[in-house]
Amino acid sequence: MKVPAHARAHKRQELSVLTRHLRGQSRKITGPRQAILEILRRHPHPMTNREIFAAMPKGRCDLATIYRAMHLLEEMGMVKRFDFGDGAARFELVGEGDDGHHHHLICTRCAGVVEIDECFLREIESRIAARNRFKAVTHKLEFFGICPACQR
Amino acid sequence: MKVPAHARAHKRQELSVLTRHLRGQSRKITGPRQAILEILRRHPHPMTNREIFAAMPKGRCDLATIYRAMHLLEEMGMVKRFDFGDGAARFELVGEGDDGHHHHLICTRCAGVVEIDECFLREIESRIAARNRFKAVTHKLEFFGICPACQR
DNA sequence: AAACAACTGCAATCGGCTTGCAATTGAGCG
DNA sequence: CGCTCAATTGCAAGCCGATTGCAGTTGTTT
Repeated sequence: MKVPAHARAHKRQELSVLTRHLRGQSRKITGPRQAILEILRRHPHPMTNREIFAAMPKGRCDLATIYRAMHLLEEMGMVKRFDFGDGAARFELVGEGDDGHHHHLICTRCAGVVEIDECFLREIESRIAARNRFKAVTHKLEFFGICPACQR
Repeated sequence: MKVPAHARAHKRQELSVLTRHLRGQSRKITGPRQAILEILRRHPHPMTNREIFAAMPKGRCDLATIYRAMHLLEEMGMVKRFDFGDGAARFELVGEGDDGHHHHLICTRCAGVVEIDECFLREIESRIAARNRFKAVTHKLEFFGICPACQR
């Protein structure tokens, strides 16, 4: 499964970005937070907190710390939360200037993930907003299917 | 928030449908199952198991029974599962001949639900399937926003 | 009416996630 | 550089949706 464009493009200076953003809010640049970003940077697809925890050099930090860090990073817009419907949140690094909005195609057999870079719903979104007089309409969309390997 | 077309159209003879379907699999037509369908029929929007439980005449059955029943009804295609991203599954009755596929517009303030009858993604779905050589591609899509009432 | 599989209630349990609290640590400052 | 204090962390307890093992109950079939 290929690495998507947005992964290639943006994932360089998370640390400096982190530093800048955190400093601006009098928050601290800590080991766990750096480690999490480092792990996410190396990983092409959304990860659960548990996966991040497992990827961390031998219990370098507590699982609760990861949960807390992900909330923080999400608030700061450095990370995007995805929901694959299996009850565990997944997170992906967001490149600078990118809003991180995209979708996934998930194999229901092996749980492999393909990123779908385009989003086709922007226009439909505003149509729906107008028609129902809603404001600030967003959407969550994921595709599911059976990947080539699992078809055999 | 209006009652959507598919709700008006199909929710009549669930009991006979239930009977037929269950008989075909040597399963039983029990009080709890009838009660659940009755409740879903009266309710225009997807319900959580807890809500179904609460709507049931004074602890008429156990919560675990509802969880089990919903799995069964889902397998039988009589009920459709939705995920609004708040960690609780929701279920909606599926009309006969209908596959129950549609989407929702959910208010992030008051949790009100509007059904979106159309689905715009069938074509995109097959494009994505072809492009990635996936089979049996489906999708989950929900819209979120702020409803008229909550905007004031 | 009997017989048996399906079903239910109950209680224990699981997994994701959150939280209170005491101990630790990073950042600004003298 | 070392001090100070708020931010952060680890730990353990706990919450909530959901699942499960088991013993007792019930629907269906004959």
